Amino acid sequence: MKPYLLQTLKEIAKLGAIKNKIEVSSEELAEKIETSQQTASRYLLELDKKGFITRKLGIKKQIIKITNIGEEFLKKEYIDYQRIFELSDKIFFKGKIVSGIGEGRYYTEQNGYIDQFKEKLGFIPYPGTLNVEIEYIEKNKLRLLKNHDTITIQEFKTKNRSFGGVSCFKAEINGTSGAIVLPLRSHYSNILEFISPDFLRQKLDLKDEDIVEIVIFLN
Amino acid sequence: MKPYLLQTLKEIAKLGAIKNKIEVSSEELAEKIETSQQTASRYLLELDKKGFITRKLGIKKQIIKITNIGEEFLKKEYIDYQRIFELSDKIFFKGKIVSGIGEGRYYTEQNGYIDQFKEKLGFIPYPGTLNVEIEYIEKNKLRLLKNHDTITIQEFKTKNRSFGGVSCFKAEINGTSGAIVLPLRSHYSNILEFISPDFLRQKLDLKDEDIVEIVIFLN
DNA sequence: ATTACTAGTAAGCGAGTAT
DNA sequence: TATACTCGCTTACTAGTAA
Repeated sequence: MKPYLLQTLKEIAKLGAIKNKIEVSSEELAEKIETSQQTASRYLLELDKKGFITRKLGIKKQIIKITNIGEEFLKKEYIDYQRIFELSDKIFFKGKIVSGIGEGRYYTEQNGYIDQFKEKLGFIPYPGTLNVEIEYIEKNKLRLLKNHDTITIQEFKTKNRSFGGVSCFKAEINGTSGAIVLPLRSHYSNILEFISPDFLRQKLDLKDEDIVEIVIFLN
Repeated sequence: MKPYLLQTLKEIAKLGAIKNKIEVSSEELAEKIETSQQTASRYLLELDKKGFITRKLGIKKQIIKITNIGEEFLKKEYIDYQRIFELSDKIFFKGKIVSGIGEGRYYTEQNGYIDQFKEKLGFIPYPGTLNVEIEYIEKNKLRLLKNHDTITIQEFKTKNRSFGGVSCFKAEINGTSGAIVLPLRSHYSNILEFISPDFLRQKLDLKDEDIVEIVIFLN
């Protein structure tokens, strides 16, 4: 949706046009959005054509109501703002399922990790990690993790080699609980590794390239 | 603020740029807002020039943070959405103080009204009503009153004449409590009549033409 | 790599005005 | 009264490209 249409739709909503029909003239609306009568008229035509509002032209003014489609758009916008200002204990990501190189499985089968996962996260992960590729730009959100306490999995050694520490956050993927694991000593990558007691590819019917939503819980 | 700048600022905020500095390239941002790299670059320059963000150009990408001014703009926007979706038990008006023709005083001095005001609103109004002119278009919000229970002041008769019923809603003007009175049998006008135990023009230092905010409480 | 300038094109705007 | 069309003007857009 074009930004100016969204702003216009919001102004109409502020007048109560979600719950009630309202009566406006293009001139009055023009004043509200600080533009000309002609432009306001054009906006109303566009909003109507796109199905965001319904209109009935009277002799004077027009009777307008926001449609369900229009309301949905505004709600999405509202959720964006809620996430910006309120839900600062949650971070939302959209990402794409990708295949790792099987490393995840190797690590999640180490008893040194398993014992700590059980103790600190409360579950034994299904072997392997579900890798979710996020957009490069979204990595910025991971900075928010820095300000919060992490669940830290300590490094340990086996007779063959040593395993580094890992930092975890409780998380959900498409509504299913688990955790995100981040290597302690490395930069954030644009792959999020998700662990869970369940075999998620099966449980959630996920294939490579599928789009998923991840919520990371802080605290 | 131009709608497209606001939308851009919101996208930047969604990446966490209110709390943290974030690292973005104009190309990445362009993808987010579905435009070209050049346009994203221009938007960033505009946002910077207007003081909504600070930027530091690296060799790669740019480090961006939203300023207090930028945050305030987004918060205002957020409040708009809250009022649309959440605060459906409050209606907000901006209006302008105007002088009536002294009618308000005559009515508010009738014992038939006074007794009921005291009983149903809990106060005896200072003689007279404070008249607030709202924009014509804002009258639409008054429709929302229809869906809610009103405090009804019954009609009554004196030996000389009869006085019509009035519908009231608890309200605040610039934070001071009182009530809005609406004649029962008439169309909504674009003048809101506010009553209060206090002499509001003095208490709030109001003169004609002053802009005030009124909140009407439903329920 | 990335930013942002230039310049040509497209989209948006609003005065005038028909309806 | 209104709405909304035309049309000349302005703003916004992006391909190309310099820095």
